[in-house]
Amino acid sequence: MRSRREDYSESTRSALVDSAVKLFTKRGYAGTSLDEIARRARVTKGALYHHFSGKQALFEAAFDAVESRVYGRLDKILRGDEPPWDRALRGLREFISSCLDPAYQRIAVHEAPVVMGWQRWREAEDRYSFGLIRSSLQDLIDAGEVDSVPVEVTSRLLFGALSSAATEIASSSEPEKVGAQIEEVIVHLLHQVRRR
Amino acid sequence: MRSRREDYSESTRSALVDSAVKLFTKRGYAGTSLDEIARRARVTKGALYHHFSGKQALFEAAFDAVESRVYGRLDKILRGDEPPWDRALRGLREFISSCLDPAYQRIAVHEAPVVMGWQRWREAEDRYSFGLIRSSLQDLIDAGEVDSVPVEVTSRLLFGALSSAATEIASSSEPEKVGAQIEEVIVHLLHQVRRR
DNA sequence: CACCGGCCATACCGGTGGTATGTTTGGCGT
DNA sequence: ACGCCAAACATACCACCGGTATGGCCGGTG
Repeated sequence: MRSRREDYSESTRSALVDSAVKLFTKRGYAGTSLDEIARRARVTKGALYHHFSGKQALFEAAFDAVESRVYGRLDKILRGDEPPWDRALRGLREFISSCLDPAYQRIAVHEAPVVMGWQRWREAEDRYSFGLIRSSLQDLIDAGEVDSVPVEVTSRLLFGALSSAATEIASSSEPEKVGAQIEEVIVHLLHQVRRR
Repeated sequence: MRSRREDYSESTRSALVDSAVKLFTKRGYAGTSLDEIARRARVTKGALYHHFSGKQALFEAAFDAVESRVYGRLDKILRGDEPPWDRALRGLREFISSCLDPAYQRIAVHEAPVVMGWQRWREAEDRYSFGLIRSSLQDLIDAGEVDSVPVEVTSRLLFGALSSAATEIASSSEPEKVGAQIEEVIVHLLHQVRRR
């Protein structure tokens, strides 16, 4: 049976992560102080440093939280029973849509490489969105839907393009229009490389 | 006639920018202190704050310095008298090669959007590398070399893809190989969209 | 019921960005 | 040649923040 203590501990921990996600999203990593994160979680820095080894560790926890949400949605789509090509297209739309989330955009796309260091960020992304993009591309190749291309670098190109495109959408004055344009360009490109 | 005083002032200013570029490249924005930047330029923080309004302003000066170098090389190629298609290809190679510069990569590609804010970074990039990519694409369309696509978003996709690809190259254990692969994928894609 | 250890609060330190103020120095009018 | 003024720095200091050390509280356990 789960102890009362564990409930409390877990509760304050998740409160800290929630608070961190919100503040990091609004003011960025450098712009938010640990005191304020702790204050909004109604604890003090002491509690924070009991659960996390420091500011970076707390950021990574926030990163994981944000990435997990996106991963869950993407994984559900990509594991469906539709044909690979349709799954990929739906996954593409879902990823673009996920990138519109301010938290995902600022924390996972923009600040994570700087805060965590590019190496560590890359390793983490392998387990999340990027890993899904790569395996999807691999599936398409295995299914004979697209030409055989270097999977690793092509995935990087796709990931970079989509991330920056998503930022473009989110900060546009007419997100729907720009989003549709981007989807059009990508789909157009995909059809070009699709085997006929 | 240029006064002696102006020489001194400009000299210390450029010394500060040089020092900033090197340190920001090596340890990142948050990891370098103004005292150390000033120390390496053999001045004190007083001089620094006389020439720049603060840390951000100094970073933007470093950003401009790094971007200008790349812009100069790219502009030279893209204004050549070869056919538009060849110029674009050479420009592509030069851009990838420029991205291998650690200073350009860390300062202009990775940290600038975070430090300057995405909005301001985007406006700045319009005057540098991204502006060139967009106008090159426009030229290709005007020359009838490629299909008419939404220039703005397609340029963003290209820019994002190339930037992240360049990072991939630079941190690879065999940069030449990965670089060749990326060039291959891009050129392959470009040929797909090229009008026949 | 006592006591142990995880959970958290409080107090404090070092370093950093920023500011306020003092000091030097080169140009320039007279 | 002299003196003054403003630009170009240097110095001293403050506020804030990340991190650490220490102490207290309280639920679990024997």
